[in-house]
Amino acid sequence: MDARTHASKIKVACSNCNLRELCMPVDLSAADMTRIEEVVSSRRKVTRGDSLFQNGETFKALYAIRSGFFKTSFASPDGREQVTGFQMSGEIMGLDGIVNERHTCDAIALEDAEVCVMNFEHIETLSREVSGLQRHVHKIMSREISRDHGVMLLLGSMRAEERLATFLLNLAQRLHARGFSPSELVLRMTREEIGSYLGMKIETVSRTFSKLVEDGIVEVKQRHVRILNTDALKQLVSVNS
Amino acid sequence: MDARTHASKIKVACSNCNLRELCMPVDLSAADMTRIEEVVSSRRKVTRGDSLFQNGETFKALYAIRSGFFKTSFASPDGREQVTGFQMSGEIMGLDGIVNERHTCDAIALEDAEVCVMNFEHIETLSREVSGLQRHVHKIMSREISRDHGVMLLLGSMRAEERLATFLLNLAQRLHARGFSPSELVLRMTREEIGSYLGMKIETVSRTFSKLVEDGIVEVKQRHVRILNTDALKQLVSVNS
DNA sequence: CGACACCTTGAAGAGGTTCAAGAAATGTGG
DNA sequence: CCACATTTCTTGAACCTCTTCAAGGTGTCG
Repeated sequence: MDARTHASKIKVACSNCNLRELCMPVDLSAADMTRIEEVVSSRRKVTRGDSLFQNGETFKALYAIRSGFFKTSFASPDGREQVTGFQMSGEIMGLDGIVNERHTCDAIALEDAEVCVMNFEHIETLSREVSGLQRHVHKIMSREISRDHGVMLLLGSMRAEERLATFLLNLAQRLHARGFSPSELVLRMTREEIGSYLGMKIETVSRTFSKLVEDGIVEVKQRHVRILNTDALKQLVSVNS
Repeated sequence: MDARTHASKIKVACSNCNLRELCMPVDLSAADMTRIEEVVSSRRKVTRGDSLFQNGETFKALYAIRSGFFKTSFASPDGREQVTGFQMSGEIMGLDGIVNERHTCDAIALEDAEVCVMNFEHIETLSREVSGLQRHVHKIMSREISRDHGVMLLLGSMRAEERLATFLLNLAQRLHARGFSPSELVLRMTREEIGSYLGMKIETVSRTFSKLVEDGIVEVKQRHVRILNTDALKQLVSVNS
């Protein structure tokens, strides 16, 4: 069954959404706010394991995550796969599809999720009129570029332990920004997906977790991770080799 | 001496620029074209080794390369450095600076260069009126995101030989698109910069070049590289391990 | 409860790094 | 324009990190 069948026209109210400051411009007049709500044409539920969009599909919309957790992954012609990111509530997906009007990666829900569908033509039309929205779209894209550069740094110059530490700190920080504990996290992805994202094999991911546990830096029970010593994690990253 | 002193107000004519189809939207009316030319407020020359902009500088403009060759590099707080890309004529730099109104990377000229300075406020104003420009800006940013995902794939899952092959094919293809030979290239960057970009040490870069030479795939004389067997290079990339 | 996916750990091996030295090219000052 | 200093590049040898291969453990879901 196509996940699209879950799509539904709804009366949305970004102004009431508690994710507003995460995915919307902040300083808007009430009038502009109302107009921007028009952009969110519908919501769509995606069941765990299903894709929100796939490589090759026609690009029509950006998606803001209301709830749930996604991975985006990018495949080379010869079947290699790279997880390019993990996305959580308030984050925007689909930006890569604009250039060729086709999505170039897959977005898979790692837990049941709901997204706001934002028709891109509509975004463009409206951001010609509401400069706050225009600026916001530019910033979102620019932020994605900066984020990717950070991942390139990680992949290009860090060793396994530093990569995993960076990853955990980043997840914790994002969860914290959403009101969750800054030290207690539940990984939504498998070790293999973490490995793909961090450029290491599943066994290395597992061993590196074990090492962090041995060193008393984190506690790990399956996908439940508790950070015992944030400073030690930070030091792992900053004291390069 | 600050390279900025080289800046000059000029009457530009994108419509006559032979790089037009590389950095400008294609299907514009003559009237719109004229308006877009207003965006290019000045040109700026950058001497080899100098920076066009640096991490931390206030972001004001995007830059289109008219001539010359750049690298962009990104440094972590602890001094690690990652080359995030090499840019040539017709390509746009500075997109990462939009989100925080500060540049987050350094752009260094690897040979004497000249860029068109495009004030970003001006771009935003104009792209609210000329939808072709708006769409173009979106596409440029989206392309950068897609490109970065490709680099992540390279860094995350390829071995040294595959990385170098991918790098050479990509350079050759971009140079070819600019009217140069698809098989003869002059590297503007050092082995170290290539290594930083590809996530490998300078010695590995050198050895990998030597291997490609041994195998009769390329000819290397310092920074002059001739691709003798493009298919073999492509196969190195696609026949993963 | 059994099948399946996911995770961990050990041992051997390979690819890449590090250290070291020298060669080649490039730049600089007299 | 040459001599010298400096940067860049190459190659060898030892080492180390991560991968590969293999096996067994743990958790989950019908």
